[in-house]
Amino acid sequence: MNPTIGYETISHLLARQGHRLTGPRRAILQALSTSDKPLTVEEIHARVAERPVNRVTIYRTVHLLVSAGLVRAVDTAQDCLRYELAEQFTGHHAHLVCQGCGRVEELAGCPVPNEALARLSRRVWRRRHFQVVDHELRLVGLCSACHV
Amino acid sequence: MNPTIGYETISHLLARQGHRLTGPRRAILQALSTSDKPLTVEEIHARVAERPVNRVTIYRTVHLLVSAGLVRAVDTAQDCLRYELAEQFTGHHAHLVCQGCGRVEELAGCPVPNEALARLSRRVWRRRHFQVVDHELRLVGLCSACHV
DNA sequence: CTATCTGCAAAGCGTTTGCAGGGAA
DNA sequence: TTCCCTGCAAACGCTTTGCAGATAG
Repeated sequence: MNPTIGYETISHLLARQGHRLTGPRRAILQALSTSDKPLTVEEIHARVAERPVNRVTIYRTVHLLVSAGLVRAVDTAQDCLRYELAEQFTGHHAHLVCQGCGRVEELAGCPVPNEALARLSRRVWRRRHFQVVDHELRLVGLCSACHV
Repeated sequence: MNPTIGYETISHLLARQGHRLTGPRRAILQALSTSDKPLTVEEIHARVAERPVNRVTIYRTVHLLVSAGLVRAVDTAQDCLRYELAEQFTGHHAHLVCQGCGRVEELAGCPVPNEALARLSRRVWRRRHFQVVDHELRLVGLCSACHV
């Protein structure tokens, strides 16, 4: 969490794909990199309020970053999607999702053993020709505020 | 998958909460219970086409069933939610989500060891006062159709 | 008979698109 | 100087809500 991002690296990653590192994009990446939880477009908008960025630009930017592999979309059965830096920057982690308020937090560590996952992936490939490339674990429950 | 649902049981479960088992609700439950994957509202609508049910009624019904604990919402970073019978009817399972077409399939079996999960849950409770009540595992990848 | 449920129409809201001006390389 | 990017306005599509008639228990 809270990884220090090298803008140079990201700039190169974007440039390599024919994209530019602009002010709004820098600000959006900054917002995502300093958050300890996935953010909605609305939350990103609030965090770049100092130099406002149009919501449309935020939508377009997160899409760009997702397809560039720098950002990942996290869906949480809420009304809107959330975005976080790709695991290459944050490391592999699970999510805590509160049933009460919808709050989403990161959780370092994953209880899925690599070996068991590999075995399951092989089985899925053999039986269904589905190629597993990633996995996401979500722990659903009640956060401290929503807990009785 | 494809569990045989006792409508009597479901009727009682609904009645206990002051709800009624009507034709549309029966049809929607039938659609969900005979599917081997979570369905969108649109897909449910198509599967009850014999005796059409208004989309609004489907939305209201799945909400009712979710809050009654009979159905679970599955979010897949797609444009809309999917619904499946609660695990009390289908058993615990993971999901295969195709990055290419968004297709979602059920996968019996879960590579998360109970003990590791319990340990992690205790840790999360101690450190963050987040009470874990459920977990969802998603294997993301490419289905046979989208695979190169 | 009464409270619940359904369908229709319309509104709500997150997200996407078209287009013209502005900015990075 | 050339694309690419941004903002504005409007469209889009999924979902929700208000209301009156229909129905389960």
